[in-house]
Amino acid sequence: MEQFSLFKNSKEPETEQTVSETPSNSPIAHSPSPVTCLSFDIEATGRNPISDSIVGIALCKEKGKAYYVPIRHAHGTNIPDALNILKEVLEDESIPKVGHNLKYDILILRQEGIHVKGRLYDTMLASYLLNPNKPDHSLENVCLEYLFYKKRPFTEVLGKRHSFSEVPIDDATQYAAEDAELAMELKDILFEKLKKEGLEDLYFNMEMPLIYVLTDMEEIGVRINKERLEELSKELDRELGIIESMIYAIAGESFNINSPQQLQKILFEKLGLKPLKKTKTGYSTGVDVLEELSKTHQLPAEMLNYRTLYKLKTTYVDALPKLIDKKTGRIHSSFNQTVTATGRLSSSEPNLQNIPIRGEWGTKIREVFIADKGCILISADYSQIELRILAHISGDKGLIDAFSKDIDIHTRTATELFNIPKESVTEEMRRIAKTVNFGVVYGISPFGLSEALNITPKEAATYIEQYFNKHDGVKNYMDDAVKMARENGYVRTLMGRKRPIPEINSHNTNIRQQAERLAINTPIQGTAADLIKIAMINIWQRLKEGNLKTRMILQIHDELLFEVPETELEPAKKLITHEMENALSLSAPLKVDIGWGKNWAEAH
DNA sequence: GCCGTCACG
DNA sequence: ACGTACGTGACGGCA
Repeated sequence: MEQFSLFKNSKEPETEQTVSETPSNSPIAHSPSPVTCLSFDIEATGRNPISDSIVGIALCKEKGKAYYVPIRHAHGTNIPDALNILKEVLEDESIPKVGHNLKYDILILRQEGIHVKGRLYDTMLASYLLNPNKPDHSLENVCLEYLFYKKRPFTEVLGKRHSFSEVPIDDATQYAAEDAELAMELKDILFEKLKKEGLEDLYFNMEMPLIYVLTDMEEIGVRINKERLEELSKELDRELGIIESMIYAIAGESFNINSPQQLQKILFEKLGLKPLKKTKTGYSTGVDVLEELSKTHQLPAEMLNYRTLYKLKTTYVDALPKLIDKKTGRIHSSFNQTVTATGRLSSSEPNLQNIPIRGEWGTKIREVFIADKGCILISADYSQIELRILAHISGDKGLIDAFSKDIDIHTRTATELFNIPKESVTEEMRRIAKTVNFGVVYGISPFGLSEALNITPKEAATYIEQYFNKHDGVKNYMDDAVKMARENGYVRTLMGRKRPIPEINSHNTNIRQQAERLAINTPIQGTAADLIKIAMINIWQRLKEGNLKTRMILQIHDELLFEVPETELEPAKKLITHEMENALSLSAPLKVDIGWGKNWAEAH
């Protein structure tokens, strides 16, 4: 799979270029050889690929001919040796595999000891690359859009039955075989469109290989200290009980603390506190408001405390143990590849990309994520990845200079904003500069910055003006990104990933300005997403080639977490750092911070 | 099923 | 006059 190296050092960075018009900075290696493809679709008992078992497999080699192979139907003829026969075909590296959401099928097959190999054509991922704004890339929807065909929905075939295995064999065959055939039909149509849009490089060399990386991550999962979570739950119970009675005492009555509606009545009617912000449905009781009100009253202060602990208890401490898989004893999150508009992954059931990190409870919860016996966790995260990417795509001299010298970027920005030497930068100034740097990446506006810093929009505008004075490259990038979006109706990342921005010419100022911020932010956030995907594929490949036992287990946007045998610690650290820092060659160097320990808190 | 809220990058 | 920072997922309340 040498094509992955194409992403590496493929071309000298073009500092003049702002938003890449041409889709990619790497040449197309070769179109895949049109060997006979096999389209397949797995029918299984449920929705959880790690534990569910297979019911049947649909196969299609050419349009008009599709088959259904019943494996474990409740009634009728099953074909006992089918899996063994199919294993050979599915594991044949020379036969490309076509399917819709292949990660799911591959995971189910792993349960049966079948390790799918070979080139992949996933029609769901094709649909995603063609338009990542779409909320639904189900086979139903993709068929509707590209084949103008309304598929019979799965729920209708299932009826009131509990499992696909109970569906009468004729119905099951009809349904399953059609799925396999539709994927085969979609493959050619979508591939042509990908080519036309300049997306086939991303498709074949990034999203398809990533499927194998993500299936491994999902299959391996992460180990959790269940007993410790149960202790933490009791501890939180006690604390919450105390705070709860305190809140009732201060309020002078008991009410449902978790109801924002009831809290509003207490705060703004009974206690007569000033409502500071509105929501669609009433007065806001969010963090910003409660923090402000805390200055004058004890109730909002206690509410903040309560909300923090309640959130941690319900969303993490109590939820995680329920998701430990009975077979593996570990937690197997889903890494979703077709959700975000920017190209990032998302994680669900559970979301392991938003595990708490801040505060004492953040540490306590991260300590629960532990390495297996004889193993260590390695955490490797990109330092300032988005600002480094901004430096590259904008070609801003000041930013590139700062990163080339590995200068603390927020302190550097503070010296520029306040016109002072770095020795004079205070904590407060650095905090402001940090917020400005974040704002720049988001498509800064005086109002947004003023909200974030709790200052007036006028003061915020002064900071922004001062920032652009020192960074005209960044200013030019922003103007170009918006211009590009207006002319084309979309923006692209450095690797050519597309995101349509249909609202860019809206007559509604708010909508249009929001679209402009997307045009600015998406190439940055999206390029960071592309970059870490390249690193993941290369690391996965090298671990495999080197027969290492080190396993990638989580991706958190700019961080990768690995479970590493103690004996592999040194080589793994070296390999990971090298592949992450050299995933792409940018005009601002990439920097990776690496840490390790027995649990995630220690590793970070 | 939507809303507000809040955990993360 | 309005109302905005970018990207997610999960929880409880409420209609």
